[in-house]
Amino acid sequence: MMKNLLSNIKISVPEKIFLKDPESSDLGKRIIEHSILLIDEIGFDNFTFKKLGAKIGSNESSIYRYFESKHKLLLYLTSWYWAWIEYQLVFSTSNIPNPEKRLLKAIEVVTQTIKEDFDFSHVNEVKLNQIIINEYSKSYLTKEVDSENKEGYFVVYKRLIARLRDMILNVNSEYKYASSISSTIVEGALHQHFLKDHFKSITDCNETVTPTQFFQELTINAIKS
Amino acid sequence: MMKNLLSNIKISVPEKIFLKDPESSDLGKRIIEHSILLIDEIGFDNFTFKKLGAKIGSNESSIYRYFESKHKLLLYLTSWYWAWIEYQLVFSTSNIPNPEKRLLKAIEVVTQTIKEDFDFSHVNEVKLNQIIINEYSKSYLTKEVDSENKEGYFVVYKRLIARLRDMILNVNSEYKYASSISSTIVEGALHQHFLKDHFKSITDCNETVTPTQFFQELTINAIKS
DNA sequence: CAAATATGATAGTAATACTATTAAATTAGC
DNA sequence: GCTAATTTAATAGTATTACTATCATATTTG
Repeated sequence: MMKNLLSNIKISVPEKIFLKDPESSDLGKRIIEHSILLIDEIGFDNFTFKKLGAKIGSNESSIYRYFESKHKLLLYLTSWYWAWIEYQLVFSTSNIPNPEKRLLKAIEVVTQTIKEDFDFSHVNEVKLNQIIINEYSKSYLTKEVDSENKEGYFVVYKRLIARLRDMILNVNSEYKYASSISSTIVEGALHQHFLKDHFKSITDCNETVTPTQFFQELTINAIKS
Repeated sequence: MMKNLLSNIKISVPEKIFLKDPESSDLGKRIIEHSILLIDEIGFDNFTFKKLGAKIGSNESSIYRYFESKHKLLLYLTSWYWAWIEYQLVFSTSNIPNPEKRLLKAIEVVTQTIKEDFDFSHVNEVKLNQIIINEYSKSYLTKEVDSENKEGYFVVYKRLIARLRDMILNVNSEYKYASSISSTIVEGALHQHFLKDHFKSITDCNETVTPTQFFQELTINAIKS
């Protein structure tokens, strides 16, 4: 099943994001593992390498050998997450020949909450998903977006949106807003998840109604009209 | 016209956000005016009260008498912005009897870029709109959201979303996701504006295609199916 | 004109986000 | 198994941030 299969592939993150590949050492893996736990616990704004060092019984300066800043670490975690989602997207849609069913499956993959810890080595996917919901915007809402974008720090995310767009165009190649609806689905789903946890009055999503249902219906109605 | 009319009303912001009403003094107005210019220029992350003090020839400690933190100042600016948009929403839709036309107008108001400086006293609306696009998420993506929400710091935004939702229900009272689509339109429009400026490849919006068109079509198709 | 209030100037604090240096531990090649 | 290379740890230091506190000086108000 998925769980075992995923344990054997390596998620790849743009190399420029890190100084030294955290997958290449024990300390690196502990940095990833515990940064996810700590950011989820105290939030990215309150997160520091010093606190992380204390948690893993290591030194602040050692962490700086892997990532030049906490911002770069966030870029690493988010790239990892989107690459993981991309893998699931490709894998779970590859055997669906019907374009519309494939698209619905794709929307499900990009909009669902992660409830099960896939136990993908040292990464807690449930908590990483929470981090994406709460912190992802902060990775690109900076004055440095354009230069970082040129460096390729957002390729994984953009590639995921492009894959979803292509599946939309496969259902209706005439639809004029395939890119916009694709980016709206991915970003919008994160937002709806946030709203159901903090601003319940402005969302219809709750324990029974999911962002997946909302975006599936929305997309089908949009592209089939 | 709008420009003159707006100059005579006062936009009201939840009182708990500030320590002292910036509208009540000359220094207060200069804080608002120049914080907008400075945040737009260097970004919220690099913005400090010390830098603002230097810009307005005033003292850091004086600014702290108005806002207890730069986060509170951001909450003030965003609440002001949404209250201003809400005013425009109510005003520009009040004389449209047809529910669908009214909704389309409403979507236009909440999704358009502000191109003209309305010269609303000391507030530069064009730059404030850019700040909302680039920084709004940071105002609620914090560990303190729930307590700040209880304090009423986000009422204006939620009220705006609720107004839009009601206009949607007025077109089709059976539509199941009125709140979710309403919040998706407002948040999604900001996101599309951001994408067209920084990640062009994952949006269809550009100089000729607007987020307004995209969301108008999307909404009509969603609720009329 | 006195009292109240607002603003300015200065100083200080704990924390942040790093950099630099040196020492100790670990690993790799032979 | 030893040496060299690499990795990690420890310590110190810097500039900046996000404030608080105090006191002096303007400015406004009754």
